[in-house]
Amino acid sequence: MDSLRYARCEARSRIFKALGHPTRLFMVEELAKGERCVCELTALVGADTSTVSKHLSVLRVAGIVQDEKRGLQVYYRLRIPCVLSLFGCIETVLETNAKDQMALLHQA
Amino acid sequence: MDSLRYARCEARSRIFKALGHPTRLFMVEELAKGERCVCELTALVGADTSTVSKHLSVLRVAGIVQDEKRGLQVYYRLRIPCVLSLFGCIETVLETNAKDQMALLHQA
DNA sequence: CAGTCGCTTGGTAATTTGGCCAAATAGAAT
DNA sequence: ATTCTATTTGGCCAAATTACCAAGCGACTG
Repeated sequence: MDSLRYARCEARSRIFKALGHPTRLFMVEELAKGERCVCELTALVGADTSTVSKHLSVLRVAGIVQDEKRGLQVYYRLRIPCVLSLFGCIETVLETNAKDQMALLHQA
Repeated sequence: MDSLRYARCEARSRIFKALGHPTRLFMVEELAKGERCVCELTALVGADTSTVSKHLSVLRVAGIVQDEKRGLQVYYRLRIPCVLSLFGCIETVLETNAKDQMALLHQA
């Protein structure tokens, strides 16, 4: 793998990596419904504010969300709506996995 | 976040996590062209065989690829072709990131 | 049936991640 | 100005990830 190709893969994989945590994926789903401030997300997630803030930072650095400070709150929203379209395929993978599990059971 | 919701997010995030490594993403791209044995992928990646084998194992456990032993070789292939469709959105994110970078530069 | 080949697994060390607490910051309100 | 309030950052520690080497395993080959 030459270095250009590697760089490309690394850039892409960073996006996937950012989505590769349950809490972050949850927040992306919530943000799909509309913008939320950190305190709202903190309440929804049920973790320390600092933890939520760091997860949001990961999503922001990846370019998945953007933030805007208004008054005391910082509001986050999806920067690229198409992120949601990713979930369709993911669901297909999960369904196929489940079917295979079923098949294995019936086979036994 | 209730435990059912969390379980769902965790299941989905595992798929993203599996794609969240440059080498694994590279292999998925290669497998999109057709099945490859571990030795071919090892040559393409340019890492230790054991390293490549472990990455493939991560993809297999996630349900992204499947393997088939034929003779001495083990051939891997994509299990769900739609995985490729994920890349479209990822590219959009990267392009938007790049544009923003440009905008920042011009602004200064 | 001994040797080889392709791959996987176990061991280990270096690095990264994820969580909470505590401290710092920025802005609003009194 | 001082005091809140919402969020971010730094420190710390446990757990997970990644890479290589070495050893193991299963299936052809001579």
